[in-house]
Order: sequence, then structure tokens, then C-alpha cells
Amino acid sequence: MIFALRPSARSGRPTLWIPLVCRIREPFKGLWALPGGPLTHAESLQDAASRNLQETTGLAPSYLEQLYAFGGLHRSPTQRVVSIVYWALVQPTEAALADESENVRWFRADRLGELAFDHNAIIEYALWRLRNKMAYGSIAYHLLGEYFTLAQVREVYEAVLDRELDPANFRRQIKATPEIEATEHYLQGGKHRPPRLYRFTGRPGLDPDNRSTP
Amino acid sequence: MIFALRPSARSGRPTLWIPLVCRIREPFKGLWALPGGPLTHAESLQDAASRNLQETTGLAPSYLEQLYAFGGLHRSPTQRVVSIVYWALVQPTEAALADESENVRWFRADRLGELAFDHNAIIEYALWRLRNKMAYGSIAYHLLGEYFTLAQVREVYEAVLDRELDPANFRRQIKATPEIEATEHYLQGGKHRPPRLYRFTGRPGLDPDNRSTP
DNA sequence: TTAGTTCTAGTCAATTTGACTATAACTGTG
DNA sequence: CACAGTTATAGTCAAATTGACTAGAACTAA
Repeated sequence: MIFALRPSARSGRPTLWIPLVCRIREPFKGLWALPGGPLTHAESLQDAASRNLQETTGLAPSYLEQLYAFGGLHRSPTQRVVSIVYWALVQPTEAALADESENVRWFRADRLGELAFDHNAIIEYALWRLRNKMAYGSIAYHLLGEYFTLAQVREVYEAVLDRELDPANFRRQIKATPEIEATEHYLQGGKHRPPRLYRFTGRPGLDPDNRSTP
Repeated sequence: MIFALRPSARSGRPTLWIPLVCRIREPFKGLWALPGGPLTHAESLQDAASRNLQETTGLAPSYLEQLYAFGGLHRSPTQRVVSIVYWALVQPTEAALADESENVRWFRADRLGELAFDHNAIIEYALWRLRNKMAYGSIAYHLLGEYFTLAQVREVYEAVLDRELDPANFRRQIKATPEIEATEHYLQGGKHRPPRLYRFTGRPGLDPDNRSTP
């Protein structure tokens, strides 16, 4: 499952969106579902997640991590299925390149209807994990491009945590983390003082699959 | 994989131990390995983990949570294996009941030799997760019995985090968490002032499988 | 030039943390 | 039975962090 930021239709502020695919066969024909597919013999779990993502949505995420293995008995009405779910964060430039068609469409993460299988529960869990990681670790930057303003980082936090944060205090905290590097560039074009651009220099994940030196 | 506290041979302080089983057939015949077994059609992942644990070690842990799904291509030399690993914490009373035989033995978690498959890496990751959870959540209590002193909780933290903590400051922090309830009982028998016994009233997990109301 | 906007640095009190001191309450020993 | 030895427990105090807020800086649009 994939998270990306897109501007809200109303306020224009960034909000969380996820791409879903429409099921073209039973069970749950016609309902929307998370993209996915089988694991083949010659690929690792992470590779399989990447490949299935690429094939169904055309996305190549900058951040990919295992979410959870779901193996309840009645996840599918027809057969026993065990799904090892991965979740990804994609940057806006990548998200814009995603295929969108009759069968692939983006939805706001907080406004989903009834999905196929147990996918509503999976997404709810992924959102919970995302909020947790956001509160502690340095994960927000994978939803942004290489250069970003501190206000953009704050908007990511506000979108995910769903509450407003004090701009001045937030920038003090973010600037205290050593992985954020100030550049000499400024973002022009706003109708106000141009904000400085920053850059994330940290490493991505803490999975056993791609674990950085702690 | 199972964690339990046992007194260290030298200092007598509690340390982390895990039970391993000796492989009786190839591959890795004669090496020690994590207990495990197949997933059958009629049981959930969690049930399968419980059952395999019961069958190999006789343990019924009070805390069981999914760790990670390992699916690298070369985990086993003979065939492709995907392992959905669970980890458990058992209380001292339970751990004492565990079967110990020629083929099942307890080892100190920080003093393991070379294990079968990628099990060294799995244990290292589990230890990392345990330390992380310890620092934040309320997980230490599942390694203790129903009643415990605050000094015992501190010893658990010290064993897992591998550093000493100030007794007075530690008790201030622990007492600030609402899930710890003071009882009217005291632990007799030490050669010093008898400490008050406490009790953990919180809920265990935050998995999607057994998620409590946040 | 001025109003409107956001960026950015700072102040200050409230809260939390880390290091430390002092007293309480038991056991075992001379 | 006094006393040393030990851990439990409460409390103090400065340092560090957090939350709420103020104010000037630097741009755009009119």
C-alpha cells in the first residue's frame, strides 16, 4: 500500500492519498482493493512488493517497508490467503507519474468506502503505524521531494497527525535534529518572505532487510 | 522466539535468556535453532505460533506478537522458505515449567554461538525491537509475575537496555504511568526495608491481531 | 508606499529530566 | 538490644525541554 501527499480539493492543504485498484473478478468484483500480487520463487519479499507495485500502478517508491503479515482464516471467502503487506511512501514527483485509469484511482486515506477483503483494517493499521513513526522517527521527508521548506514538513505532520502545530516551536524542534541540513537556496514565488530550503541527509529504514547502522 | 528472565550465573542479576532447539536433521544438523514449524490450513498465524511453541518447548507465553516476515532467497540451502516469526515474553513461573532436554536448552541472549539458518540475525533484530519497545511502551511487565516491586522493573530495564538506571528517578517515572497500580502488599524476606508490591493493569499488544482501544 | 502574508528569531513560564541528599524500615550480628 | 548494613522511598535543585506567545524580517500585490 502506498501513501502520497496530494492537495486537498477544498483547502488546498496537503492530505494523505492512497492508490487503489478495482477488482475485475470475484471475489469482491467491482470493489476497490490494495494493489498486490503473488510471490514468486526467485524474488525476496521486498522485491516482490516492488514488482507488484510497479506492475499495477507504475510506481517506484523511495521508501518501502514491511507492514505486517496478515493470515486470518477468513480473509478471503474462497481460499486461505496469507498476505505479507508492505507500505510505501512516494514523493510528489513520483506520485504524479502514477498510472491512473479506469481501474487505478487515488483516494483520500480518511475517506474510503468499503474495500475488498480486510483491506480497510489493513489501511487503518498502516495509518496507525505511520502516525507512530511520524511522532518519533524521521519519516516525513520521504513524502517530500529532495528540497523542502520547514513549513512543508510541518504540513506533512499536520496532515498525518490531523492537528495543527505551532510554526515557531515546530521549526525549533526540526532544526534540532542533525539529519536536516540547511541549503543556500530559497523557495521563490510565494507572496511572502521566501523560505529557506532544507534537505534530509538521514538514512531510510530500520527493517532487518535494510537496516542502517544505529 | 521466546524471551525470559533468568538470574545470571555470576552476578545473580536477571538477564535475558532464550530457549533453542537442536536440529536433528540436515540442513544444519547439530546446530541450535529457533523453535518453529509449519503453518496449517486451519489456524491463524498467531495460533500456529502458539501451537509450535507449545509442541517444541511446552511454553504458553503471556505475550505473543508478530516480529517480522523473513523471506530472503538463501535462508535455507535446500529450498525457499518464508518464515513469519513471532516473539514471546514469558514470566518466570512459566519459564520454570519449560521442557529442558537434550534437544531443548536455554541460552543467554547475548552469548549465542553460530545458529542454524539466519537465526542469529533474527534474534538480533528481536533484541533491537525489544529495546525499542522497552524504552517507550509498557512491555517490561510481561517478563515479570503478576506482582512485582519497582526495583524488579528496574532490573528488567537494566538487563534489556544493558545500562544502570538511577533508582529514585526510575521509580518517579514508572509511578507516573497510570497502568501501574500500588497494592497493599509488601515483599518480605530481604535483608532490608520491604518494598511495596505493584501490579500492571494495562493491556498487552498493539498488533492488528489483538489491538486494544488506544 | 503600504497592506498582507509567511518566515524566523527570540522571550518566558511551566514542565520534565538528571544528579543528588536524606530519611525510613527492614535483617542480621555482636 | 543497639548498631551496622542494605534497600526503599521521598524530596531538593539546577539543567534541559516544551508550549504559548511576541516581534521583527522579507517578500508580493495593489
